[in-house]
Amino acid sequence: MERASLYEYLSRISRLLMAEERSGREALPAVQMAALHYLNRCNRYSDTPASVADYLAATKGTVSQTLRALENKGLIERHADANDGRVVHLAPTRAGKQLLRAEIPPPAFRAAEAELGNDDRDQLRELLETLLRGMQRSGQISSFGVCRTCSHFRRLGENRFQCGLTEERLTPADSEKICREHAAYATGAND
Amino acid sequence: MERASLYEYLSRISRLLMAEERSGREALPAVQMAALHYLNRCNRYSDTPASVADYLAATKGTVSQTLRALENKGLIERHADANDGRVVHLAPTRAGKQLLRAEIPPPAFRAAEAELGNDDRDQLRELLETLLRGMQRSGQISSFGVCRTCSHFRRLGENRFQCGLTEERLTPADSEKICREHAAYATGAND
DNA sequence: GCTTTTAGTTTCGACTCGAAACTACATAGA
DNA sequence: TCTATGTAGTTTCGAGTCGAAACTAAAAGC
Repeated sequence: MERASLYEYLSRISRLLMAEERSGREALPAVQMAALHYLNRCNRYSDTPASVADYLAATKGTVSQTLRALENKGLIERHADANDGRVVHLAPTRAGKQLLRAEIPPPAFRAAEAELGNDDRDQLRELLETLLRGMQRSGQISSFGVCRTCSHFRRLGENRFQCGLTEERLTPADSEKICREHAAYATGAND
Repeated sequence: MERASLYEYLSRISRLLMAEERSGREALPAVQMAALHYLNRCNRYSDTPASVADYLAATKGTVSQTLRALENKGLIERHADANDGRVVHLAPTRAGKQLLRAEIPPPAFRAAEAELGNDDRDQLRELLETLLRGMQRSGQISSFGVCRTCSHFRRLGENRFQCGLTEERLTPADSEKICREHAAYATGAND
């Protein structure tokens, strides 16, 4: 009773997703969308070209070009770092954020997601997270998770958090952002 | 308790998957892999450039170039159609099939899939299929499913099948292939 | 027979991609 | 302090993706 493999479903969904992103009214190549979306979701230690490269699993050279394209379109801004003259911080402009709200996720995906019940949606999300963490572990890739799901995340009290790595205090808003230093909890499988 | 959205997990997994495909020993761009994989899985009515374009959600112009690249690498072959002088049939060469076996799915994905239990894997597959069908319905995209899951598929007896659309007899091997005329069963949602 | 449709290719310009060379700044060591 | 060595980021190159539009050739419709 073999129908199609997990791999086939995922490749197919990802192709349809990419095609839809490109075809939107204010269309952007899928990589540019992904970079913009990341920059809108990451914390202040993870908004650099190097982080974007890591996140997108691309080289820094490739990412440099993608970021140039986004800047030329007025969708992101660059800011020099105060302490380190080499590093650049990136942030979506107002136009960039607006584009994200309008275009992501694309309509057919939104519709298909809505047709799934709440239970199925949650379950699918959980299974995909497991799969993703597995791939990251096997491929030696940084996990890039949301701060509050990190093993360094500490709860000091009501709405008072701290990062066990940098010892820094975190606001509730901080704790919802994506961090490049994110460490997944061990799952018993490997390591 | 918002962690990451379904969309985020899927984009992220698809980026990692594409990156891994490109980085393999006999690496190929992800689109070329997808085209080659499709041509190895489709039936004799679905092995044309037009079908590949439909399947990949790309234009025929784009696909024409991708197919040229695959042919130049000796991974696919072209055959003229006997009845219609316009149509071209495509098939993976021996080298093409061998490359598929070696490179697909990529190692980190294989590992992550293996870590999932059998139950989780089946469930994930089912949820992804539902999501995919939903996207195809909303986006007016052909479903491109495996023959035996088609609403035109008829069982005549033990190992004897027939296509209700072309009236043609089907072997068990035929029934496992991907068909561009595939029609999904209605699911009660839309139409 | 003539028009329209369909299958496929070609060309264009913007973009992706990795590799490698490069600039500029930071840091460690003698 | 001077000199590696390392790190952040950019540039350039060649192969490839991508859609749009122009194009060829064969079929189908009338």
